[in-house]
Amino acid sequence: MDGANLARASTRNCRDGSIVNAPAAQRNDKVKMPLACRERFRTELNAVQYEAVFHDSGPLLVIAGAGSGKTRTLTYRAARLVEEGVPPGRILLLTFTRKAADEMLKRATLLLDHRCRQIAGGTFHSFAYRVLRRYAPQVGFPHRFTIIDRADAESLIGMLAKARLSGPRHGAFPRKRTLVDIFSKAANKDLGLEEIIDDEYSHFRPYSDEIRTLQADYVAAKTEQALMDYDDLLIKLHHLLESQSDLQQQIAGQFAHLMVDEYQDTNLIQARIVYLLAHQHHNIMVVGDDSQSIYSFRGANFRNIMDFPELFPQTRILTLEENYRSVAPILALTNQLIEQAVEKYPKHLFSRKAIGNPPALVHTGSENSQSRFIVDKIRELRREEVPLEDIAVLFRAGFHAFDLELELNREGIAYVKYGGFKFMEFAHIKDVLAHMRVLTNPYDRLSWARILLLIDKIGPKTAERLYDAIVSRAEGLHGFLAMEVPPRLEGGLAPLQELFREVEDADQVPVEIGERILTYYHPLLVKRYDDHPKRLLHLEQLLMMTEKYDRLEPFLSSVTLEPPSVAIGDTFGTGNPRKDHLVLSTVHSAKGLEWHTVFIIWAMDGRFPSFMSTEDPDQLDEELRLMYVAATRARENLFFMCPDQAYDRISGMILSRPSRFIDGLPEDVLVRQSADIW
DNA sequence: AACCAAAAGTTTTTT
DNA sequence: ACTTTTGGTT
Repeated sequence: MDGANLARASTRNCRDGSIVNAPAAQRNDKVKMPLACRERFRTELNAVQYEAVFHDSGPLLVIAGAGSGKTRTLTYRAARLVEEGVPPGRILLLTFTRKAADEMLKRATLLLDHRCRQIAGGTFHSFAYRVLRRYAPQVGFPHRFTIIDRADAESLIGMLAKARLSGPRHGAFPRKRTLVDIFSKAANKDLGLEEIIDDEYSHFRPYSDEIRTLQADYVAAKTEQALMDYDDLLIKLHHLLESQSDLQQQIAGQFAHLMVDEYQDTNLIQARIVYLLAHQHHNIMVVGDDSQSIYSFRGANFRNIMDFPELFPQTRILTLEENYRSVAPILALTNQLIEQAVEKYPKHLFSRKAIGNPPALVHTGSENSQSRFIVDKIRELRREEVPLEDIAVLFRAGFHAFDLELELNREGIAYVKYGGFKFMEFAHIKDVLAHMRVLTNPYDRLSWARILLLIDKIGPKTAERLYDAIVSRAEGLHGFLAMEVPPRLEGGLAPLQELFREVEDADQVPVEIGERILTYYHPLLVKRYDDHPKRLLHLEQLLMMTEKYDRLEPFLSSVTLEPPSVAIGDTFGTGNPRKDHLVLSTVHSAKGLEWHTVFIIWAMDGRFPSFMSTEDPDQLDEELRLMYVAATRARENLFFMCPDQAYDRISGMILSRPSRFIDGLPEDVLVRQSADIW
């Protein structure tokens, strides 16, 4: 019986018990969990999981190997705390993705009852947003600030760079994309620009003055326009907690228990936030696996998990080593895989599922024969009644799957792709969102620029003048509506003024506003993009997403904080996903999930590990952990796919060796196959 | 100053 | 292959 079934079975058990039927109000005083339910938990958890779930108070660190029931442990513990009388609203569960939080609360609810829905859960970023929306003025922001995503940050920096660095640019100045990377790293690691540039971008050292100026411009622009990027959410929250001890007491005091999932992927700021929230009561449980730390490019530091006991003295450490997911032959491989890591906590996972197929390394001819092999194998698995959604193809980078996607389309095999391009990054989506944004935050120059540049005869200069006119009146949207329009621009601007006049009334729901914006925007869409019918479908999808909201602002922030991932076909992450589909995913997006059969494509040296990382031992270690995460997703079958050769345009190199991480593994752990269909 | 066409440079991973 | 930058024309 797998984890999900166990959870379901125990739900029934607990529901039938008398505990659950007692009204919640009677149990506000702290009582010990009734023996019967406690015994039931004991049969459903292994010894170490049980220890963690019934750990009373004080700091707890759970090192949870892949597939060892990490989610289960957190879920049971949350349910147990609620059962023993901790008000659910006083439990804070921080996770890495919204999906993970929802899943855990759902499972806890099944395990116990609806009270678990009240547990405060979400990502660090969404938690920060919730706090800051209330206390933004304390950090110099208005209540209604706008959250910007990476693409927004890039265009803002692009605009600033253009204004600041006029004249011919001497070729090697960093692109805005790189500038965002640099600023973000500095923020997440709390280091100065110089250190980041010296460490990772030493070739830009001659420009460090200009870069620093731009960073200051960027910070100033965000403040002026009431914009916060992802990093700001964390930094401002941290600042708030650190500088105002009364607020810290108030916010931290709301939560009696703090639980953090995926602790290995937190960065320095997040670790400090955790400390500030928990250092008074020390009721802090963090769960993670140093071997699965795969976000250092984003400033995550897996040493956080190792330093945790120093931060919280008298931390109890528990290690989960029994793997419930994979058959023993797969575990034999993954154990040997992670053995190659230079730096790690020693642990050895074991499985009781002794019988199973050994993993295979499949050599194929061309890239297309790699795709064909997968299609054939999927047909075979379907004949064995393996559901399509229990099969996944994983890859290092989104574009690695292009050929496979073509082949799947040809063969009529339904699939969903996670990772890679994001719905929210489409230009037409951003266009429509910009119109919504200025309604909640009229100082958002970035969005104004986007809106105005869509209009005929308005270029960068005119847009800037118009924006200055709007802001200088300090009347927000009314400034724009009351503005006198030069005759030359009247044709273009009048319809926009008309639009905003109609939608500024407060009592319209987002979907009505959206429909009105779309009516205005559609002609511009048609003029701009020759594939407008497809894009219009996306926009209608966006309108459907607004239906759940009765105010614009929560819609805008949630769509930025939890962007839906693109699914092929007619479903985007938020809708109800079709059941019968193959899963294609980047390894990063596959974290925490599992499948009956897993294919890892392009397990080729230079692609995986990507050879941008082969120089630096730390980065190489991270690639190895990434391969480890990919391989540990499989329950029954694991295939590494390696085409004969591929040329890499950037380096001009011809790649032909299998990934260095698996090439040296002995035959009894990794079976070599050749699958040239031709 | 806006718009368009040709040329050049770039590529992970995500809240 | 795809965006971003450039140069020239209206």
